Amino acid sequence: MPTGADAARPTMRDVAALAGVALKTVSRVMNGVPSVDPVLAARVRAAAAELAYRPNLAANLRSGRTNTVGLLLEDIGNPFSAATLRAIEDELEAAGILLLAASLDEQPSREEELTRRLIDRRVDGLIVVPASRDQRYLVAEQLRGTCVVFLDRLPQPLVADAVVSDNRVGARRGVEHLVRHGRRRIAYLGDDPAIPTAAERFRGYVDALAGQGLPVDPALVRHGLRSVQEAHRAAADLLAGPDGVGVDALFTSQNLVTIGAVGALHAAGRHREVAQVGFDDIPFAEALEPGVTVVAQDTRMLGRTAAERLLARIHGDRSAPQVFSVPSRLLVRGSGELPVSTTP
Amino acid sequence: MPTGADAARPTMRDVAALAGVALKTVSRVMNGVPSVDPVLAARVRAAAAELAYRPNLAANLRSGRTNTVGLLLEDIGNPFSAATLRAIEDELEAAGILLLAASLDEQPSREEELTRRLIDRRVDGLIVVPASRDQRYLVAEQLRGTCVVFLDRLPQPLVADAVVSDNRVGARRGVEHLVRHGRRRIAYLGDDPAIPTAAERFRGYVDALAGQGLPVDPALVRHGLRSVQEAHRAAADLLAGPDGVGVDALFTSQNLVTIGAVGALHAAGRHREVAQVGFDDIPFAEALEPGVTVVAQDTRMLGRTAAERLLARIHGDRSAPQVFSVPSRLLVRGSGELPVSTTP
DNA sequence: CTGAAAGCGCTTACAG
DNA sequence: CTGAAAGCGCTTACAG
Repeated sequence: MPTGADAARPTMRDVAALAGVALKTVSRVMNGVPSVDPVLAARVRAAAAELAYRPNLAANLRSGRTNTVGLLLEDIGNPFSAATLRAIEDELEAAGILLLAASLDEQPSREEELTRRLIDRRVDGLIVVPASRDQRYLVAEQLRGTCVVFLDRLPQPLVADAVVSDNRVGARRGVEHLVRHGRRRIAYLGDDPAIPTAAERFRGYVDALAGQGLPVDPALVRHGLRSVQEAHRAAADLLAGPDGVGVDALFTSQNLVTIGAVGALHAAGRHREVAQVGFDDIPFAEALEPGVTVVAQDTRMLGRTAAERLLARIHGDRSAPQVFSVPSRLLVRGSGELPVSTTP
Repeated sequence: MPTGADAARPTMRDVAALAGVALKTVSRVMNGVPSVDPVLAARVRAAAAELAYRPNLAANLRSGRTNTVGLLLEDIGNPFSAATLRAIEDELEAAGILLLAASLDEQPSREEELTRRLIDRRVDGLIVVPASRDQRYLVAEQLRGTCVVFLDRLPQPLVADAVVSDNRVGARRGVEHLVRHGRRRIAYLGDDPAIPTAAERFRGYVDALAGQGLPVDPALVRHGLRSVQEAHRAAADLLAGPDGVGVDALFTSQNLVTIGAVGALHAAGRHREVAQVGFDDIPFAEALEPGVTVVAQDTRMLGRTAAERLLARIHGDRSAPQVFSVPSRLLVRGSGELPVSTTP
């Protein structure tokens, strides 16, 4: 006799036997095929209820579809990733698709590894925020019909759909906003420029300064900030710099960097004097004093667009791949519009 | 000729044919069975490489396992859910398990619906932050061996493993902290008390006041706050109350409520006068002025414990279900320790 | 309208 | 060490 508490899970075959019909009839009833004799259908339903039968969705090897989409994000625990995940979830919900999600933590090897694992599970498609700079490993899979949409960053030599924010234009707008409010010594604090979005935002910073006839002072540029702590230290360092450096504003090009810099400004007591505009919205930006002005990415739109695109591909759209640019928005909250002090 | 770009996905059968061996031999090689003749194994590997063969992990109907765990959270976009998801992901990573995650948005019907969908996909187990107050629909599934661990809230009439924070004790500690710093008119702002964790935290608030011989004034209690906006309004309302009410501190029992109340305190300019302690940590709590003192849930530990428990169950642990209480921690940052003004 | 057969891509169980 | 058979739980394709 069985030792476990496991009652066997009934199959269609068991339901068929109990109802006294063929397995195929059970299949028809479960799938709502209308042409089944109502009497038989009722018997099948009764039998299914009695056995508490549940179909095994994983057993449908022939359809080729799993109603699952794989989602590879930077870090599910980070607010930007979480918001994006949520937007994608909502969009795929209606299609009855569930999300298999994982974090890459900016590790290129994890990207390929997890992509393979997801494909081996035969997800219907993938949405990937790439961590590596080369997605060629996907070419063969694309030819086999695996649908992939890239999010937040462009795939590198690969041709595929991608949904990205207008990083360069948005960054430019943020920096121009600072200039318009009288700032001239605007520092740039950002992530590793090897990350394409970081590079684009830096270009936007340079564009803005160039457009206003302002020099790009290397002493005011800090790349490679990978955490709140590093950003805090870099900002503190800039603020403590020799008088000649005279930073009067910070442009922080990513959410963690913005958070670190806000902390440094407050710690130094200069948050009402040195202006700041960040790229990426941050939680709580409005509750701070001053509120943190940011160029916000439209995470809902990014997620929705990527999900829509992927669904279209899954449903057979074979049109040429496109890049979709989602506009960012400047959210004015105070830190970018501080009055310029007129001390000698 | 085929119209699509879809190159057929090769199967073990194709590899076997190309290598001139039986399908079973390919299976052995792919699974690393050591007893295969090295010459044959090499031939199989060459054939697999030539065809770019990838095993179909979804095809293993006989194992009964899918190496997938279902995760039902309140809202994946909310920082608490996201942090928990991340902790669970990290813990299951090593076991080669991927997460199928979805948000319930506190809708009881979604809980049962999504639970069924996940079970129909034969996930190896489920981690659920329940939205409903009755999990009896799971009894039959438990008997069939579906492993379920509840997180953050206890399952209701059901007996199952659960991992929860020490809500009542933690809330009590937070309120006692306010009393110890001279506060006497401490308001409670919280979520719907129908949510068990909210109810527990309210009990902790009552415990603390009772333990200090302080009355619970209904005029200072606001239940049912479901968003940042509602919390902001409720806090603003309390702060604007008649002088007799004289709130001197806020205990906010959930992250969104804390965020809303912080906003209201700042908006009213009373953030240096009215003390606050929140339950749940919030992003950026340290960057605010004053820093927000909170009773923080240990999301990493909550997630890890739930994942460990589930893995043990999946691996056959049949011991009696337990409730695991994860200690919360008081993080002192300023808002709870404001000096009491000595104005007449 | 109903059902027996073959098949999805693998594995388990069993011969050679 | 290797392989032909049967099976996992369903569906597709085809007869009746």
